[in-house]
Amino acid sequence: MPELPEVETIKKGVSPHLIGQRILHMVVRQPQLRWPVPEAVKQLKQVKITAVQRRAKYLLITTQAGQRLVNLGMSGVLRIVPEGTAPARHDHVDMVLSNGQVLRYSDPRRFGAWLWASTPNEHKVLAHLGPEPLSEAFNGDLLYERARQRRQAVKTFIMDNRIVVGVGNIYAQEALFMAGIHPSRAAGRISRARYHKLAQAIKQVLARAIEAGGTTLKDFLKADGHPGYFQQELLVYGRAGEACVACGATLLKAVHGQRSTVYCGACQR
DNA sequence: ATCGGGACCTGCTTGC
DNA sequence: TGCAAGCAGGTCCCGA
Repeated sequence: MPELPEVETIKKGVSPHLIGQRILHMVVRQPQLRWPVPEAVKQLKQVKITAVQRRAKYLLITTQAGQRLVNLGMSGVLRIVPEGTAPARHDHVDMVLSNGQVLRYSDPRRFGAWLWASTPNEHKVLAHLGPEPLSEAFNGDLLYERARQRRQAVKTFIMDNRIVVGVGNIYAQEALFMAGIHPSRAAGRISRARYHKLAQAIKQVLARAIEAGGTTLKDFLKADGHPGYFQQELLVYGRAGEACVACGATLLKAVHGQRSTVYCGACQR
């Protein structure tokens, strides 16, 4: 998916078009997403949008009648288009707004989801999430404490939403490289000092990517249709076989939790 | 409790 | 040129 910086960029892009508007009605062309689109999402109409927020990689659209949760999965995109714009093949959901615009959801792989919480912020998928990576609640001490006795690879550890949210496959690789930590190292065998470095790297790479408007990957575009510019700053992601920017060694490839990982065998221990 | 793996789905790239 | 295999940003759920 869009990772956290992309979702944050999308939130910033779409929220000015949504807040204060009424939802006239919904158009659901393809209800079979990751889960079937709930009836409450399909049928709600004539309600005012009061807030647009992000929690982890969920976009939360709150109305007087309840809250929609949108997750973009691997290939989901949200755009603002004028009402009447012809839908393309994978344009599955439209939220038609009172200002003549449409929030349009497109998702070729359909790994994303539209969910419904009658009480805002109380959906099951939000219940067990760890802290936001850019908040003060997330730091090296938290990583160190939560890693005690754990033998899983540190890469899958930091990608676990119960530990910290919003660290996806791209930025996990980038942060581990920046911190000089080998992605396969057991989470429980990393010092507190190194976890401080890792937490700082996670914050730094995510903050920088948000500033740049996200990473442009294939079909990712911001809500206004313009690409993000972080891709040109990626140090290891997608660069297996190329030279390490720090030491010149050939970057290696591995697999963790069925996701590919690129790292430097010399810089990362 | 922790973990690794399977599942969901389409489209693009790679290699024979 | 054609076709099959491999790979892609996520994350819930299951069994060991």
